[in-house]
Amino acid sequence: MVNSSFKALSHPIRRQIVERLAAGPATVGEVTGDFGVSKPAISKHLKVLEESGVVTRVVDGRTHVLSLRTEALDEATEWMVRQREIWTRLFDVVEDHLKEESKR
Amino acid sequence: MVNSSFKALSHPIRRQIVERLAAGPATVGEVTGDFGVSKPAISKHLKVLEESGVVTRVVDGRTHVLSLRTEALDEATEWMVRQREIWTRLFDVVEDHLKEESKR
DNA sequence: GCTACAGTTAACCAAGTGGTTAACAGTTCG
DNA sequence: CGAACTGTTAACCACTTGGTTAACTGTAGC
Repeated sequence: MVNSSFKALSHPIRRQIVERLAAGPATVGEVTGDFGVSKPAISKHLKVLEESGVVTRVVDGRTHVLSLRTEALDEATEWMVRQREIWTRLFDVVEDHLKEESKR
Repeated sequence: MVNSSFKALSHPIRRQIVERLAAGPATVGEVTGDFGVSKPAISKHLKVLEESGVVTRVVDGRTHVLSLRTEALDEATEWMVRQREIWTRLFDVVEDHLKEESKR
């Protein structure tokens, strides 16, 4: 959903996790990195990312391997691109209108 | 900033306001519409959108005219497109690798 | 079997968010 | 001037968020 993806991406740590995963799948320990934050905190962030569909998880033995689900990012991107298009179209129309106006 | 734009867009009412503004500038009363929410609530949402740079405001007499600042949306869009590109590039590499593997 | 390791769950807390109503500030207009 | 209108600010409240530490679950490996 557009709704939850934006929410998921609204926290800097979660965006950094996404950034890490954009470079390839990683375990929880690997994405934990050095945010200066405890393991349970990361665990919660991952839950948010997973529930919003931005990240998927495959349990492998005692490690969990995380991957990015680009489709979720795509939905959010599409929403923004669409808004931007509507707006710039209008902007062009207004600009044209102003040009016509100044001719007279 | 990427930071605050995502946060600003993380609330459904604020996204609907953006959607309304993508169809052209509007006064506070016009964007208030029928969200089933009070005027002060909208006022707060507008403040968030304005502070994050997504929306600008021009006071005209007793009405305030709101406009979309597409640049803010662009920044956020670019971030997501970038992550998506990194990821799909990796995905292709992995796929190629698997193909090579299966040949043998 | 026992210890170390990877990670989650539970219980708690401070701060932030999103909403309310009531009061206010400035503008328009008869 | 005074009433109506547009919008914000103030004070308050319930709920969520993001963090903590401590305890737990399950896997690996000696």
